[in-house]
Amino acid sequence: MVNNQSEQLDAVFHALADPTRRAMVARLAQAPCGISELAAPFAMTLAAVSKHIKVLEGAGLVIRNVQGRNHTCALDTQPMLGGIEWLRHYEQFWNQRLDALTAALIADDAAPTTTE
Amino acid sequence: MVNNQSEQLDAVFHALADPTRRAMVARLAQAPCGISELAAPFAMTLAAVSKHIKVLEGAGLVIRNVQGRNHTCALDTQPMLGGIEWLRHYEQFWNQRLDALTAALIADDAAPTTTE
DNA sequence: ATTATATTTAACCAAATGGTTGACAATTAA
DNA sequence: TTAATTGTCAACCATTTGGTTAAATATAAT
Repeated sequence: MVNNQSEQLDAVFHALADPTRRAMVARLAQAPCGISELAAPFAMTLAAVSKHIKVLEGAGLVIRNVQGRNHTCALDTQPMLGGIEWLRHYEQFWNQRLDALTAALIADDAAPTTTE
Repeated sequence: MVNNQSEQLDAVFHALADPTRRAMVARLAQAPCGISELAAPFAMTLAAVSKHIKVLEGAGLVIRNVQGRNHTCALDTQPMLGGIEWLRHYEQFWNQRLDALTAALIADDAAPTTTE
């Protein structure tokens, strides 16, 4: 499991940086389900799926409930809060600072240089 | 550069899954700055910093303006929008579905099993 | 012209990632 | 008990990652 705040962000962002895992999260957002069901849409072995699930679990995004030989996975979105919060901090940014301080830079980059 | 929507998410989430790069983004949110200045806080070589910046650039989060031998980096938060949007989709989730469908599962996991 | 500054590139390295196969473990069904 | 089902684990493999050092590039200063 993850220790501090930063590692939590590392883990969550890393977990979500993979399309397979994002698809799994999307699937689990509809309803909890078993491993095989979760694996079904993907053209990879169960072993590979198993690893993906463990990455999600490691980030705290998936909670597993073992009952007999069936593992049920459920989404826990709480760890995403940190990610949202981090990102949201910059959401206001592009309404303010970017335009003010950076627009010139970006334009500069595209425009022909005057002093060449 | 990144092609489709999914790869864009891959790139942004991956870029932000590293504490050094997040710190760089935070630094650039205050004001654009040069490579050396951006590198200063980190105990790593300029070459390593250069790679980090390229990852950020690849995700579209940093725009570089080369002027002579000085490279100025500026933050572009726009690519984060996709990430925010994706995450936000699940923000409403934990107010609804999680509690309803999953709470039992999670509790189940923590509680002692009755049929053992 | 020479030297100093700013930055990238190439080559390398160890560790992590994302996948495979094959064997194992645990549970359920015949 | 034997066989099928569900899923993990270990070993392996190629690629990527995050770092290094050393060399190269480009510009600016002397």
